[in-house]
Amino acid sequence: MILIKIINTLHLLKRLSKYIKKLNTKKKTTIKDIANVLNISTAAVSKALHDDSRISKKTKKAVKQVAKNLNYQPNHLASALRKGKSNLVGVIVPRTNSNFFSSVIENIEEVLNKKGYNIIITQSNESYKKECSNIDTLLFTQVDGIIASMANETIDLEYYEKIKAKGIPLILFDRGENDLNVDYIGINDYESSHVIVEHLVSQGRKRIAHIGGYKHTRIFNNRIRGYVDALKKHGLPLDNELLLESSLTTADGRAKMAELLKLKNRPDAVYIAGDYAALGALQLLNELHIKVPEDIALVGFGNEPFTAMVTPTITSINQHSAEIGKQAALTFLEHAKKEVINQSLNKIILDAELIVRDSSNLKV
Amino acid sequence: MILIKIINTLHLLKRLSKYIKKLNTKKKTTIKDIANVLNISTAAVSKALHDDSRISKKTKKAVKQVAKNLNYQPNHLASALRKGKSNLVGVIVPRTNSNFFSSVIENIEEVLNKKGYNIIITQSNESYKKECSNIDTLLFTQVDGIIASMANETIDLEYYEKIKAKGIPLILFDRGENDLNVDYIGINDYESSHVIVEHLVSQGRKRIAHIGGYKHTRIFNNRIRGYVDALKKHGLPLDNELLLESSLTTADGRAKMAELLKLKNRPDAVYIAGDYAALGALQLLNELHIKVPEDIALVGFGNEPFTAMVTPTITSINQHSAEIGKQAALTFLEHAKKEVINQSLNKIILDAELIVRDSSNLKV
DNA sequence: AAATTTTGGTTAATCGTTTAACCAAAAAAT
DNA sequence: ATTTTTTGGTTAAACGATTAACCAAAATTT
Repeated sequence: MILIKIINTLHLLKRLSKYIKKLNTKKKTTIKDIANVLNISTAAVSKALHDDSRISKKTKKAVKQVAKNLNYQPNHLASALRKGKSNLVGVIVPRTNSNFFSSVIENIEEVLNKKGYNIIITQSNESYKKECSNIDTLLFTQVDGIIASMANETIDLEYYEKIKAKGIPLILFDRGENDLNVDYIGINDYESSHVIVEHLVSQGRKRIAHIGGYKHTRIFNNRIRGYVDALKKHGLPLDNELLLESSLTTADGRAKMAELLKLKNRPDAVYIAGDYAALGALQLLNELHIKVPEDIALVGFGNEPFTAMVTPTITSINQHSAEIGKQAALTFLEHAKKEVINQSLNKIILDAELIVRDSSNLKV
Repeated sequence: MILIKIINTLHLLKRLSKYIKKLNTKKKTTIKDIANVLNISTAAVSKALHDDSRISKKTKKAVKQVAKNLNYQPNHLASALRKGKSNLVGVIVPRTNSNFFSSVIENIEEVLNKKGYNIIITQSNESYKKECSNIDTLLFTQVDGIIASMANETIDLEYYEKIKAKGIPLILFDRGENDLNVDYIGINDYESSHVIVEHLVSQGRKRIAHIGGYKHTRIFNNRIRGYVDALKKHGLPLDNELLLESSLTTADGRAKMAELLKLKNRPDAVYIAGDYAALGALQLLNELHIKVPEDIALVGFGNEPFTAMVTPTITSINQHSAEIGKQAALTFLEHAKKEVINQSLNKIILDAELIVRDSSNLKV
């Protein structure tokens, strides 16, 4: 009995060594190699590796042992081709070097990796053209789903419709579009504006300006609407001079602030729909020795880390990037579970949080 | 003649419409569908789509037309499986939300996309464990190559050897290891320290401290060596109290600066091997109303955008992220061209550039 | 002891593309 | 008019894993 075991082991060793030699020639190990070593079919190997009930424990153990020895790594392409899914999820963001997006991505990855998915990250750099090419790339790579935040430039939705037409789950976050009728995760922009205006009013401000994003982008439109309605609510008049549309870059924030300073009747507070633009505005104010918040109070949006680094620190809105990432990933997983993909407008709206800092806080 | 053409066209239309119906049922078009419509073999279709010389112009045109009408998109998995390459390149970075890494990535992507490659970005979050799992993931996804910058924690190189063993090109940038014997792209860290020390000496500083990164990481080790040698060169004594090792996070930068301030004989300049740590140090100095640069001059490393945003702005080293990304991508392409992968230590070292800002510049 | 069920596999087709090897018909060369 | 070359394809076998359908032997039931 023991002798047989030893002989068997020796036999196995011999076969193994032959294959290990092959390994060194750099050809990757396949289930066929494992099958050959053990003199069983590739089907048995495949089943053993997936713990199929129709394979004996002994065989499973042997298969796994040999797989380890031969340093076997499953060929993802082959199984993906056969199963019709790639276990890859595409992510499109305007850019990765903003803290908001990189945090969203990190959390998407964390949730999806646990479920065996990998993500492919692409950047649109706020360009519609680049975004289209990203979509093509992702579809070409046979991703199982796409999680995206739209570029500033994007107005035409044709390319996104293409994703839907392919029957691939599409989930939008932050920068979305109602018209696409797909899942969306974001914060309550309309409400955020209210919170900001309320805060400024409580600080005694009477002439509150708003440097907003492009009106055609929903989130920025909501922030503008919120601003307008909040003014009304607090009995403040709406002055069109005080409502500007911007690309929200640092440079444009500076430029739009300069415009506001040219007015005969300057604002005493400025709410800017993006932190980078708020930074530009602050830099100009600092250079001109206009006191913040005493002369003009400043509020940004996004809670980028630098808002806590500059002087004075900038009041901003925390967008709950981690939660947005998680929810986006979970929403995708919901779709992935279902056989039929039934896309519909299903919004998850998170409450935003105002982080009050020096740029708007008069320490009385 | 014309009649025949019309009849042919009608015939084609009929076949097409049948397939367009099939399209709506969401099954993806394959070359088989195109072959059926035109009554030719799939091989001919494949060749036509790749502009093979053995296919007539007429057929090529027809194939391309039908492909367009059926909204054909090649199945990347199938071709990758057959050709034994995925046209995917894996990128591993400590994190994406630093401007340096996101810029490197952007440039890698730009170069590789043009050559038909896509990239998969993964983050290690400075953790060795996460880095290993990232490598597994990428190998599993059958990437054609890996471009990586190592996590702070990484000392053991076993996992990277695994990549080499697989015969997949590995290119390191910024954070590399000589022992791995693979291509490396980075800046001249040793020389950068010299430039910094020289600058501080020219500003009249006599006691220059250095908050460095972990000594086991090559780049940080080089910066330390450069610092030590540059002091010697300028006839300044090396005081061990002034040389600290740090994780270079914002919090640790602050902590290490606090240590330096406790010294009986304080430094009059501090060179910090990372911008985030320099920021932490600056925040502490500002809070304690220690004047920068009058009392203590500060120099960071990396030229992160916020160095130009804070007060005072921080002098730093520009690492040429764009160029590093491009060179890394080009190096990969070199390997991809060759049949046999012959990895060897092949360094591309770029000259770094000192950006002088307020934190070290006494305007006399 | 014969019939049935369970165990532990095997066989062969399949996913969509590529490609080596082959071939018939047309064109060119001798 | 025959041979050679070129043109424009076709056939069939991969790539590696999965899975539906099948089956022999062993175990269990009747």
